[in-house]
Amino acid sequence: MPISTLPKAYDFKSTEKRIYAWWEQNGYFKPSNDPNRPEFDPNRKPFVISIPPPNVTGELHLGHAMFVSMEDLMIRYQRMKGVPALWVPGSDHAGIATQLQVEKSLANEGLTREQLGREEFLRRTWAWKEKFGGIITGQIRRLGASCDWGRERFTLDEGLSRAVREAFVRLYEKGLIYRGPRLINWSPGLKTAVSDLEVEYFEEPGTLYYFKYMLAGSDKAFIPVATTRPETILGDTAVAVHPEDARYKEFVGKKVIVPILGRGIPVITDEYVDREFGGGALKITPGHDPNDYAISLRHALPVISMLDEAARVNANGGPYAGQDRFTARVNLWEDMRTAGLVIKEEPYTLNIPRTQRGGEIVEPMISTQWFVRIAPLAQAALEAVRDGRIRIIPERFSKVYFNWLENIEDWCISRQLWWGHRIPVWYCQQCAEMTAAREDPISCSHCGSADIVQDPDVLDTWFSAGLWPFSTLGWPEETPDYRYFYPTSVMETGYDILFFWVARMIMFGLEFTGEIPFHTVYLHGLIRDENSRKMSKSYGNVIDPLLVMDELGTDALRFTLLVGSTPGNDTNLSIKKVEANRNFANKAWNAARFVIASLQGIGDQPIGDQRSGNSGLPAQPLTPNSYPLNLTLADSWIQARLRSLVRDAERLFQGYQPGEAGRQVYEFFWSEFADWYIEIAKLQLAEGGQVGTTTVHTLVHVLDACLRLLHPFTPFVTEEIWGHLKGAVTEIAPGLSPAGGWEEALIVARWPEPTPADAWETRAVADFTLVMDVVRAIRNLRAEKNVPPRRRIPAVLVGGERTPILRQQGAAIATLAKLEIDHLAIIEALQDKPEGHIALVVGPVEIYLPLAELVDTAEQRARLEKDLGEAESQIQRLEALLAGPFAEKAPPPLVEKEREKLAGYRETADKLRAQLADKV
RNA sequence: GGGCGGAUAGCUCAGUUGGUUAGAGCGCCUCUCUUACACAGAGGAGGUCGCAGGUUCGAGUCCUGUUCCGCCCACCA
Repeated sequence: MPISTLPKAYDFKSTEKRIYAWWEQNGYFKPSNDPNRPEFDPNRKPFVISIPPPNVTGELHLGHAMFVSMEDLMIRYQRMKGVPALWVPGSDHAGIATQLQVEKSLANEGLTREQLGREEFLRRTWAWKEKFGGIITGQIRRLGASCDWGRERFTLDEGLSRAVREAFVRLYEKGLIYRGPRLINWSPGLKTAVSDLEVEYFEEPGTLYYFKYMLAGSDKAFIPVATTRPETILGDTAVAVHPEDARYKEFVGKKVIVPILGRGIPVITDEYVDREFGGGALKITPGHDPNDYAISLRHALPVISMLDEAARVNANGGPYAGQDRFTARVNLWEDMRTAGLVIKEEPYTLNIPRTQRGGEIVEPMISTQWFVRIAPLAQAALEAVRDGRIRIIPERFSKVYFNWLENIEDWCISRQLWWGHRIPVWYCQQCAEMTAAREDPISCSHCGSADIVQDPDVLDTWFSAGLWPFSTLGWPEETPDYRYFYPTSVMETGYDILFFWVARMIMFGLEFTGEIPFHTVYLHGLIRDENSRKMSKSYGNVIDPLLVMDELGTDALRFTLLVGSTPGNDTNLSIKKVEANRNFANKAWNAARFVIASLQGIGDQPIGDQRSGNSGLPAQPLTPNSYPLNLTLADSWIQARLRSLVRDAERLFQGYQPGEAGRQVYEFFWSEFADWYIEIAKLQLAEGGQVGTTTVHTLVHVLDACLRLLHPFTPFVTEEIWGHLKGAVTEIAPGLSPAGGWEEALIVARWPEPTPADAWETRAVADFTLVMDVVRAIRNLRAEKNVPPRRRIPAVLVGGERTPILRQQGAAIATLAKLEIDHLAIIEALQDKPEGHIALVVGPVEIYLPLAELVDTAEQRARLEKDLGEAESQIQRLEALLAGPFAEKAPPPLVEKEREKLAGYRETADKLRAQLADKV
């Protein structure tokens, strides 16, 4: 047999690069990759995914690898089904993250953004984006992402910026955007407001400080108050006690004195106060605490801001003005101690709010910001999921989604940054009115004055991200893309940005386009290390997907991420798993080498009728229905298993369980096709003739189908193998081509069509399972008896009714079980039990192995008795089962199945008993 | 405080209309360099599916309670 055209080893590195470039060049990533179809075919419903845009200056991590793999899988599956599949790529300007990076690089030059000025800073940031913006998309390509790069977008590009303005102005005009002073989360390091979502809480050790709020005009009477942040005393405007707290009844309505500052503030009552906590009295700092702010509104208390934008004490802090908030805390407390106002300090665990980006402690502050009045939008978004127009997978996240939207607060959208979409509002210096405009105005829309200035702030990055599914398709223009591809189909992303992004896209989609932006939300889990710890640089447990791809191949990484992870559940990634999947790619490669080599073997040897110029193989592919006429049992079996696999895969893909589908294909390919079928195929090929011919056909057919099924998981190795297979078949045996011919490339090849189950499938599987069981039993015994692997042994198989099947597969059994083919007797019945044989019973089949020297009567007997015991206990179990209510209540086919099992066990038990009787 | 997830073989995890002998990979033990593949092949050990109840002819799978681990939301100073 000539050597395969495939190189002995699969070189994934060069292959991946070459194949990706080839796909892209040929336009396969475009939704209209079929030249016979119009670009916007109204008769076909497209499948569309908008990529979760990575940060433009980001670098690939496993989170990216996860979503790219999953989305690419979905897109490839749909594409192979003949659906116009569009995956829109792009990146996000990521306001804070990018600005921080640029500022960091400026700091290395000893510069600040203030020194540069806004214009120059933005110029530099764009330059930075040009320089590093391509890195992430290059890395996404390496993962095999079949995005339509011709439609790539960036949140700050012209079209998307127009969309942002349109959205802002529409909301403004509808009264859904307002500006005003509110208590917001302030990041003193970044010097910007951040939204509630951008604050994370950490439990940290701290101190609870107890002190005296002295009653005005008294040097004895005081209310004991506890606080974790003494510096905020400087901003207190009241002390609150519970209305029913007898201890402080007489203080209510009177004034107490703010320590050091000497201001008098009222003692009020509020249900909010917990009598059990601290001294049962609460100091009220409306300017720097959300709860206190709420109380101040109820009681019309004044609000004092006592910190500046860098969180230093301002003029309201008297002697502490200019001090950092933590310095002031220490100093004030010491001064209070000196003044005799300190009661005690005790250790206390604090819940510290920190900014997601900078990590410094967030300061609640009163600040004038822009907000989206979110309730009406949230209502619509809630309904879309409630009434099923949008389905969230896994479903349990619907509850999380509902809970968040039902309790949502107005969204603070302004950021005191420079990198982002500038708020399209101008303030008139003359009449003090403001104008929100789609186009930059040159004069005030109210008084006509040209003396107008634009709001200096930019919008939250998530504002533009919320428009992503439609802004990337051209909205607000009614472009052909927008008309044809919107609404999109699936939003696939991590559950960690359900609120940040998914909910906002739904709200904005419904508000601006009047439609749901996608019908399905598929949430994947987070990738953790093998000990289920979060991957982080400080732990040093970060796995770099690029290194993994270098080492083990992209396909291996993709397969690992896609298979064995469940939607919504975190996945622990271990390199061991990736290695195992690298081995799988290798397995596929080698199996393909065998198939192609066998094809060449056929080409060399005159098999059958050569007159048509090819190898005389049937012009039409054999249908599996021809079993058992044209196909051997092994052929029929593998075809039956394949058909069943295709059905399962289809069901699983449709049910958004592609991981399980991948696992099943893996199992089938390795442990059925490679381990059993290929081994038998070797024999059948040697036999030649019609059997050889159908064997090659089966090999080609099954391999081809597996490559198609695997392609969405492992696109590179399958495309490469498939190309070789196609080439070899076309050249050597064109008659073996799939019905309908070979497509141009696997990426655009047809997905295997599921077919209804036929009766012959069950029969083939049952029959071949018997063969496998016989082989296994003999192998097992050989191993147990330490029969040298090379040693072929004679055997007698007594098959009863199954004799024809065993005879047909005699050669296979002989080879796989290492039997002496010339001394393999397959007979229907045996007159006399042979002496000096080891006997085995496999269901209806008796096996005698004349290993006289290894026969140990006692051991033999023990084994037979053990087997009999097992069979009998099964018989007992099944008899009880079938005698009970099961027989009437369970579905008849199931009952029948159990009856058959029982019959099988009875047969086995009979044989075993006969064996035992004879052996005595 | 509210909600959610996990608990299945030594390890990491699959197991979705409940179907009766629970799977994989890795690791472990025994053998084999047999011309597709040692990134392999053959055989093997290993699990009363966290615990306690319940529903059902039948429960890893559904319900209730409970323990431990993790996450999300809320933020009692």
